[in-house]
Amino acid sequence: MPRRSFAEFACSLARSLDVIGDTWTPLILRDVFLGVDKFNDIARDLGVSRALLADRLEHLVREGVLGETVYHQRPRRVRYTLTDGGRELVPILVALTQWGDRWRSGGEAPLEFTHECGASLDAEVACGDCGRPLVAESIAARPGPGGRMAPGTVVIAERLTREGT
Amino acid sequence: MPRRSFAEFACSLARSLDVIGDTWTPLILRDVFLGVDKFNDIARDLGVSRALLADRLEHLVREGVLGETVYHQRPRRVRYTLTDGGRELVPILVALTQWGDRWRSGGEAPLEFTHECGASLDAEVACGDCGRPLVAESIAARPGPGGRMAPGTVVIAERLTREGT
DNA sequence: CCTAGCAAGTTCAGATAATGAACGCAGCCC
DNA sequence: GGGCTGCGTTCATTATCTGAACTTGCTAGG
Repeated sequence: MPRRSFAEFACSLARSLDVIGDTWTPLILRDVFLGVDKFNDIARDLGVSRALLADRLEHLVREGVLGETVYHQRPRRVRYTLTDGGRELVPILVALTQWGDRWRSGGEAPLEFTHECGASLDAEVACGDCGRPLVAESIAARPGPGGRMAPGTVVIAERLTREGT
Repeated sequence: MPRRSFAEFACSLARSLDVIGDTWTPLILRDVFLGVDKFNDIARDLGVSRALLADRLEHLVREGVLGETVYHQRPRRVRYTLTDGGRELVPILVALTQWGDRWRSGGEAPLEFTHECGASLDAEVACGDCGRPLVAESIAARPGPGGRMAPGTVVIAERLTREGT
């Protein structure tokens, strides 16, 4: 649970960060994706405090990123699963992992991924339209339909609006 | 600064999160990318506490994600810029923003991006080899050259090794 | 029946980090 | 000189994280 809610921010990045914007949450999601989906297993895998894990799992379920599969009633025992929304986060987490491979692990990947096409996976963010890999220089921003002046984008909104006129 | 350093984790995701794994850092990087690159501007834009911002900026510079361009000596005044490593994070942040557009903002993007190809940008994570968009189901994991048994991947390492044999 | 063990939390005291407001400080503008 | 700008720093308060122990409901073994 982030220290502050970004719900009122007119910014989808902030809203995403409300869900996965902390140190442990992405690791929890990765674990669930890799099949480490039970409370004790995740706690042991990550070495995270149980209180925090319980808190985060509840948050992720409430936010619709994780779902629960009951495998034992009374006492209720649950496997955590990725929802559709959660599954859409996986490629982003893989891309972030590979950024870490390149810039933090000296190119030596602790974990390698393979794609169903058979290749050792190199995840890249591409333009859905022209298909070319995205680089920062090729991207521009402008206010969208959901945009408005609100905390989190005060200065940005000013500038983009000014530039647009 | 996360509550705990993940440096000893044999996991590039954890190492990435050591750099950008908190609530404010990705927003700071987005601001710098969008040209909001001075201390006061970022502080005002995000409404973040100045102590935290100073801390994070220093951290990001130390980690090589941001650089400084001195625009005034004595007193030293600086614009923050993205390094090569930092620029490679931008597409990932855009992808995360658009995940938020889809799942948190009801499809109404507060901020829209355009690609140099002319299209309204739809950032997707694709396989660098076959070019198809990545979905969670098409990805498998196996231990890589940098892998070892260490905190953060205890259970995962066990399982992947067992499966591999 | 008794004891041990397991899985998934919960509780709690102490440590750490975040917040918001005020302060410092160097130079610039008039 | 006096006020302003820009970038921090300091500080008290509040919120969050940690690690260890505890709880609860059930199952397995003897």
